[in-house]
Amino acid sequence: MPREVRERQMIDAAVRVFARCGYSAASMDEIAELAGASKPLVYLYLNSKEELFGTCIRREAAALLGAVRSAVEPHSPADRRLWDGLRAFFAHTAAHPEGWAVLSCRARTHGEPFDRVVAELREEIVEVVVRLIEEAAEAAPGRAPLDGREVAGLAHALVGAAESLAAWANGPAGTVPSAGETAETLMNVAWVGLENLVSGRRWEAAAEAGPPSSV
Amino acid sequence: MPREVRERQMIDAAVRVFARCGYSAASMDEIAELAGASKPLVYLYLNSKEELFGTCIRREAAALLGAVRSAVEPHSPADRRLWDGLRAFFAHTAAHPEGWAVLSCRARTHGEPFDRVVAELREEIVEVVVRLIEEAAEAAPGRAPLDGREVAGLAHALVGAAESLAAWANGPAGTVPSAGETAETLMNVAWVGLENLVSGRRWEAAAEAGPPSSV
Amino acid sequence: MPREVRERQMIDAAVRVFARCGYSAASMDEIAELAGASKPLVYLYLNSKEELFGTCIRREAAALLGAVRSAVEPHSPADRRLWDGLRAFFAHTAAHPEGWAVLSCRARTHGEPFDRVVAELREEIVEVVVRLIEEAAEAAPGRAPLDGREVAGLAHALVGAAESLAAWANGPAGTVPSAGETAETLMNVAWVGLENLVSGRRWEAAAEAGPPSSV
Amino acid sequence: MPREVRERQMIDAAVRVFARCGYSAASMDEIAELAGASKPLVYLYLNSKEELFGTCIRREAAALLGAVRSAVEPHSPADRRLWDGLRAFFAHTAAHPEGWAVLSCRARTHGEPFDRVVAELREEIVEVVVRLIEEAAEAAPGRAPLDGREVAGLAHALVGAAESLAAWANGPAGTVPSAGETAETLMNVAWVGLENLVSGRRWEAAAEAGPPSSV
DNA sequence: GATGAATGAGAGTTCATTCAT
DNA sequence: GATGAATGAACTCTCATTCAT
Repeated sequence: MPREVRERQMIDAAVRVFARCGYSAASMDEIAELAGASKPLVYLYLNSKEELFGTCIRREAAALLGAVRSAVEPHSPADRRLWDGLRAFFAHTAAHPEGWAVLSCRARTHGEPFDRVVAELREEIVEVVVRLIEEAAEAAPGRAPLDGREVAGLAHALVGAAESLAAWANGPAGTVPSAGETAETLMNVAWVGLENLVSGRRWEAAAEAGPPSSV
Repeated sequence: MPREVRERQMIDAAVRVFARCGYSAASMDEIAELAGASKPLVYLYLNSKEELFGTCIRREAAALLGAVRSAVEPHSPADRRLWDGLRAFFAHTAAHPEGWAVLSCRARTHGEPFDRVVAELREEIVEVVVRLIEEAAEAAPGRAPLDGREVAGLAHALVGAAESLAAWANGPAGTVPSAGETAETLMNVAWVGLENLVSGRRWEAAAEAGPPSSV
Repeated sequence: MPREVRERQMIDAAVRVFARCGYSAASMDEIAELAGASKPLVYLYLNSKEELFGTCIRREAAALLGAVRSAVEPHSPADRRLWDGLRAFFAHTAAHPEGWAVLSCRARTHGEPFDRVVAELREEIVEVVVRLIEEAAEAAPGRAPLDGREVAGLAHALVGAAESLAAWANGPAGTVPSAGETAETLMNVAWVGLENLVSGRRWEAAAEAGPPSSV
Repeated sequence: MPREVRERQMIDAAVRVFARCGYSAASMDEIAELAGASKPLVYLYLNSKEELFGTCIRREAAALLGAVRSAVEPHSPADRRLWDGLRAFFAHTAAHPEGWAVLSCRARTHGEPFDRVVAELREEIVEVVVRLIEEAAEAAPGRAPLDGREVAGLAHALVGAAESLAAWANGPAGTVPSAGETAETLMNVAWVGLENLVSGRRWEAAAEAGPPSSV
């Protein structure tokens, strides 16, 4: 059996096991067995548990990013791009729940080099969203200037909402909404909220709210 | 030294270590040492690693829920309750980053009984948000009926956004916004978006979009 | 069983196994079994294979050096001191063949930190011998000046001869000479040779020997 | 590439690796790579690690013995033969430090069949020296009869001294004496000592020494 | 109530060795 | 003749856990 095929089988198996157990609790024995190969072969091809984990993360991150990117047409209007991206994101995470589990949770559990890969992936996505928001703001009729930090916060909120919805949508079968529905739900609250925001409509803490400084 | 004090020291230490390393990579040796007690004593009081982990999760979940609940006055208007709750949530996670790390990430890494505790905490919060949304919808002048599943989706999105912002706000110091700012950012987009939503304003996919069959 | 006792048993066992197999071929399992303890206990007390090996070497080196030192009276004449030292050396190596095997052969097999310990022990002994030779030269009636490098060479030769005799004397039982005999043999050739040397009598390569430069 | 050439390359590589790491720590992977051949080929030609090690030892032993033998002319006088043999020994060990390392140290580390090969080499050399000593004794003017066991001891001492000097002479460059110098140093003390010995001059333990019972 | 002493089980990793081609 | 692919066995080391005191 050619090396490349074997290697992919191993990485597939590793993603499955890492998704189920997390990094430390995953055992190389189990991965090797699931891959249908012996442990020494896994080490020959993938070198070490740590490196194997890194390979898994990078592969899944690239796959997710690729799926989102190829779903977005660069010349569409901002809302359409967000919509397409969200739909692709929900579709991909639903289709590859194990990969998504590794990225969204397992990878953050095992300090430094992997944190970073996932954090970079996240930042990349956040920046895309930031640009979308800025573009939407420019195109908006109103002229309320948006604070840079607030935009970053909005982007993080949007990404977090998407992640949360992905987890929810992958939940116990039966009530799972489709990728399209999920994307629509998010678009409805986020995009409409955004439009209002850039046109200056904001929520104001009631007078009696008291200074937030105390918290 | 009375048992309760010792026990709390142990749980404190355990939360710290679990937050730093995750469940499997945490070592009882380290926990015992950090707690300033001998290992047999830890076992005498807390029985096993698994049970200790469960105790940590439940304690931190109760603390977070308690903080949020006691910040919300039941008779305030819906928006005010959301605002207060969010502020308390961000303040508590910022003040107890290790507890939050255990809840938000570590606990999801170690299957079944712990998943469940965290999932239950999450559901509890989501349901609170669901009720807030429904209440807001009823109070709204428009009368667009909200689908139950959509409301659930919105609530999940809001909770996810809050979690994401909590992580962001606990990030590398320097650019970290305060709990108040973070809460405001989220309120601005979410509440305003919600108001529009319940009054019937929705985002519509452009006509020519058509669902790409492959996604 | 108190820790110190156990620890000594472990080191005893380790010396035995290292002497028989060398560093790499020795197995911690075997050492633990021979010591009558479980492997984790060995690690708890001695930390690692490498550290355990180092501990063995240092203990055996100190024992040998101590035996030789306490046999030599500092105010005896030079020849008497050499004689006493040699006898103690042969007696100790004969009484502790495993310790001597570790020092003389196994330790040189496992790069750097251990090479060094043994090399230092050897240098220490060589320097003692160097001083003996110099003292003997000063006391000698003749006045042939000894070259420093030649003295070092002589000392190394003497130490090597002693090592070789120790190995020989520990050989297959039956023909083994006693420590006293062995020491006497060496004294006879070395000390008498030395006396002649310092009084100027040297061996001269026959005329037809040709220049050593060609080799 | 003809088999013999390949085979020699492999043995060369093996000697290098064995010299550096010792038997157990040497890896067949490394040997194969250094030889520029694939591992199965090494096994095809040399059968196993153990056999390969034996082949290395025998080759190096034969080379050393050959170098010494061909340097000695059978009809020279005894001192000249010793001198020539020593010079050749030091020259060869200096020119082939890796071969000498394998013989002098690595081979003794891996029990039985290899011990024996090296021990036989040593015995062969010792016997040559024994004959030289006996011949010298016969030719000597004095008539002190030499004990057989003492002669064997002397020979072992001489060989050990030579080995020790070889190691010393191969030490850190800068102070290393040439083969000729090293040989001369040894001749000076050994031959002159021998001459005295056979003519009856012996070192006598001082009267008051008395054998310490404990040693 | 508290601990020093001890371990069974299992982790990641490496190695000498062999086929099928 | 030569090799890419593959493995059983063994190694060092760690951990959760339990007694005897």
